[in-house]
Amino acid sequence: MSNQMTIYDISKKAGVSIATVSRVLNGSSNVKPKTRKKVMDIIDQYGYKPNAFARGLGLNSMKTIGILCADSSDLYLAKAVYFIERNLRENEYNSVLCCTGYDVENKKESLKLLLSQHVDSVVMVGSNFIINEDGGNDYIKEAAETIPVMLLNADYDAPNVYCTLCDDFKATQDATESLLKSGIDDILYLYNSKSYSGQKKLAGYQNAYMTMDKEINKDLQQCFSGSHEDIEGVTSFIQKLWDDGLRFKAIVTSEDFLGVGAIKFAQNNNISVPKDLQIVGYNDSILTLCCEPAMTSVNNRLEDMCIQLVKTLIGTLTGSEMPQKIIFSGELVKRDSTSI
Amino acid sequence: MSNQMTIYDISKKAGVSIATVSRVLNGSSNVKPKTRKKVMDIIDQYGYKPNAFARGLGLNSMKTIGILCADSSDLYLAKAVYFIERNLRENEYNSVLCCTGYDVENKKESLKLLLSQHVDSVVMVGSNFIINEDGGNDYIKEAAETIPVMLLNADYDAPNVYCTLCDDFKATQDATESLLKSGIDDILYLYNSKSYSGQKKLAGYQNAYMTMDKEINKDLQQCFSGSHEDIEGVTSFIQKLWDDGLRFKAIVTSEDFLGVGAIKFAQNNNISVPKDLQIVGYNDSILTLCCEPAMTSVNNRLEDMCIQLVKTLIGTLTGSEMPQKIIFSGELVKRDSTSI
DNA sequence: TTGTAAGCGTTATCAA
DNA sequence: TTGATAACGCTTACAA
Repeated sequence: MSNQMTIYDISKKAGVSIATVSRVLNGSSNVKPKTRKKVMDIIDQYGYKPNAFARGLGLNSMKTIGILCADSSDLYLAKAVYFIERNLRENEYNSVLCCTGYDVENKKESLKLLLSQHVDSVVMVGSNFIINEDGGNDYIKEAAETIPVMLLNADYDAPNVYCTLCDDFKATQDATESLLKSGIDDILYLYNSKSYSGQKKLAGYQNAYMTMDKEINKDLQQCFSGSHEDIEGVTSFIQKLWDDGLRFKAIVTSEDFLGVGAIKFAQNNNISVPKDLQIVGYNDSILTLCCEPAMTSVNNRLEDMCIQLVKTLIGTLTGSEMPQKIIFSGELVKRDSTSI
Repeated sequence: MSNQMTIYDISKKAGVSIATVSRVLNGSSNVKPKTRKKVMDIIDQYGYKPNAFARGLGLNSMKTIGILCADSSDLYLAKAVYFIERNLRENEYNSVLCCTGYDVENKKESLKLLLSQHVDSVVMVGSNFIINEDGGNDYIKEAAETIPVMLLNADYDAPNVYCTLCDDFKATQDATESLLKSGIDDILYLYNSKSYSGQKKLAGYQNAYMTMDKEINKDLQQCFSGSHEDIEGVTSFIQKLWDDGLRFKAIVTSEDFLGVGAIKFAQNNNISVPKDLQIVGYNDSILTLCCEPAMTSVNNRLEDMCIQLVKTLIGTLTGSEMPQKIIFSGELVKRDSTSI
């Protein structure tokens, strides 16, 4: 029966008005302790829960956050969604998940959908929500006129938009530089995304060469455009480069699965890792532990980022002034695929 | 401005009553085409969207499904959540994600929470929501008195509870039997969960021995209780068994990460896979492609299950009579960690 | 400190 | 085919 109870029923049983019940429910201070107890007792006794829709209508909020994510089956994005949901839940917010795929129109459509649901905020997981076109990100700016927009791993400067990210530029630069310093000049950079974060990583790779004053070979920057599950595709992609005569002593990648593909390539060609080929992944996912040898990878502090993102979000929602951009540093986790 | 528009505004501009606008909005047939057009034009012109909360209050539904999942950062569960969300979205349902962790009380609490939000249905992802105790599943039965409850990969018989699952028993039995038939008698069975599906797999392993009329060695059934990310833990777990004198010619596992740990174990001990040790994983995840050699694994048709689950759910919600249990068959995907 | 009553923006039931 | 109007169950001025 508890489900069907309304605030009227409770008020009647407690012998008070619905306003008083509402005050008790919302922790208003203007209630006599005695009255509060009386009402609470009835509420507990009947297990009464206020109707969420009615409350939503009154408050214009159901304490719900929209989580936009291109593909939550992706190892990395799935973890992000998980951490964000957990932290939101701890703060008594619900999460509406919305997987958009990588199509731009779909992303915009999905954001609109969430807005029409009156979510309290939207968090966009992954830098692929940033569009590299003139006005391409207006859809974000517009959304931010209504509710705070949180970006994970993306950088976009607009009012009411908050960014939490990892310094992918520096992390990639550092990894590349370490290799260069160890005397390896021909490093293949393998990436699969031209998103904001993807560009930063690439720039980090390039900048390492600049900093070390070494010449860069454009052919050593290669983009794999297959799926994030297609490790075999990665392997044959590299094989093709190799067969075409491209040579390299190390491979730095933008994602772990690319690194795994690289390791497989080495095995197929009896190239010894790390002796003759060093390989660096990115994300420090479980994949680094599956391959042989275990793979060096960049930990970009996903959990820390997610915790911080939710902190910032809750702060914003409760009216505190929050920093618009928070940047974490990545960390190279050294395993057996490198000797740096 | 479109956000602030109400049905009253539209009705005024269109020169009709709100009832008519509502009818147009809900596709009622009793509207003169001319009137409908007039109203639609205004709606389009102002980009009016009815307020979701008010609608929820009126209809007692916001077209939202609760997705319960112990840990959506788990490779397998993440995929399930992804597929389910996509299919629900295609049917114009929203998904509220709720990661409960593995604590039973928490699960019950989370379910209650979703019920109090008046979700239209709840889908429980993974068989760990089934409690092996007397009355342990009453919380599910109770929920099902209010809304349909969908179970993925679990079997529980109660009114308004719908199960979609894979025949894990048979899949494990088949894999084990293949090995037995090839002349291997000592097969280590490595598992990490005593959930419903976990038990089925174990029973399948045992049944293979029965069927083949071979004696079973209890020591060859081992439960690893670490995290699903702790591949190194798995490796040392097996190492310990080995050091204690346990011997086996094959390892059948209940999850891919266990299989990967097994492969690592073999490498560490210079045991040749599959020649001297055959290894079978479960779930056919990306992990099977990361290890060396690539791992044979059971594909339990997760995507098909999810598609079917949502179909059943939508059917139920629209008043069709739906089957309470749908069972898919797993399929052994042979790779290089076995020679069967 | 408490109660009355007016919203909130829909849907749905009646009449007309 | 339409229009009034009463729910829906809450929050929140405003009064008392």
